[in-house]
Amino acid sequence: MAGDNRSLHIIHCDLDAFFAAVEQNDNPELKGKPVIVGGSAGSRGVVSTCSYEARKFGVRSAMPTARARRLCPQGIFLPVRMHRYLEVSRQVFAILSDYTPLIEPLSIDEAFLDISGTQKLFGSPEDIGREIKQRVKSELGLTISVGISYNKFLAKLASDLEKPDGLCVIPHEKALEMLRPLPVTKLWGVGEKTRQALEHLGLTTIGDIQDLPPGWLMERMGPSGQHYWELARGIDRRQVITHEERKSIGRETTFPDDVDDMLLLQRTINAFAAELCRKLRREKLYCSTVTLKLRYNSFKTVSRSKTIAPSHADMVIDEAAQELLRMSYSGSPPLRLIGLSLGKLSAVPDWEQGDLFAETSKYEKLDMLMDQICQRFGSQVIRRGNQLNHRGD
DNA sequence: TCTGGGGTCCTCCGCCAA
DNA sequence: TCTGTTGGCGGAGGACCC
Repeated sequence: MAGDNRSLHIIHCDLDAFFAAVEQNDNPELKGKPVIVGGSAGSRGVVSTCSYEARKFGVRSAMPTARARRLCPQGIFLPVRMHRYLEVSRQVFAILSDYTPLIEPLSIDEAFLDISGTQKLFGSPEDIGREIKQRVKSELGLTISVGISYNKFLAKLASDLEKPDGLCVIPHEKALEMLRPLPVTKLWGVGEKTRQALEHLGLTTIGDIQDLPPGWLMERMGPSGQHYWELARGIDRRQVITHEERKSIGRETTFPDDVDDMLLLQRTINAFAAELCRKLRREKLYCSTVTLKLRYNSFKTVSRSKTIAPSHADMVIDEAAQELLRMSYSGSPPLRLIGLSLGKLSAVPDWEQGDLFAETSKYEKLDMLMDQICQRFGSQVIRRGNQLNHRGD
């Protein structure tokens, strides 16, 4: 059984402080300095990534930018340049793909590799790890941490243990011993809430969980308890999955100042619907659920969703979203965030179901024509009438 | 301290039909 | 016809990840 394969065949690669490292590469004057990439200081953003120099001041990912600025006033705050990071990410993945076709991207800056059967070509797992690190450094000027083990959880844990620029191996015979002293938050899926729940049961380290009899944690926490117990004992049966279907797409924004202007909210939703539908059409996908997300100035967040006949037509999605907005928000209290997401994606619409698809096809030609114009001349040259503002632009 | 954006997955609840 | 059970589904919310 593949899940019982105890050979070191999984590599986890994780680029160190990726966004900040790209900025330092593109502008060598930033090297050795505290670079903080994220929402601009003073606004409501948070830190996306920061260089190791900034981490010395206590700056961390997901920290509000305003706090980062207080901790590190000399920090160099830069906006996120996602298109550039994507470009570099593609180059890194091109290097990884030289060693195995079995690559599972986890995010823009990390991936799992299954190197089963490639070792005759490239040497031991450590040889492969070292070569990847050396090539990423020499060809792209970036450091990457590599973890090697016999399953995904342990390979990911290994890459984290010796960051930055690490190369760490967790063999089967050492796994339990290496896991034992670590805090429970090192288990995949254990965040702050679960940590508290585990602490309530007297469990603070992975070793505490290892010592429990099988079934004890499941009785108290359900199936996820069993999952944590297995991870604590180094058991993870998940395979490296090279391609996963997208399940939803979404777009959301936090306003610089809280908003209660219905017209502005309607326009924002309308623009999101157009943008998301363009993506769906580009990927030849249809959606069946439309979800509106509202976050009030108190930070309380609500979502309202609606099932529709499969569609990727601007008019259909916008209409559903506007209806959700009308039903769930009357203008107070003010909103700090609004978002729209489209779920239950399918490649082929169910032609037999519902009359609404007739509506979709009616609008489809117009949408596709607009897509072509946008692609050729830019997204600003053509808009629907309901996307125009009062000033008539 | 004052909390982004883009996702996935899970749980719970109510409704409905068999 | 009424009642109870069960399972599927939609909707909402929350935890978690990078």
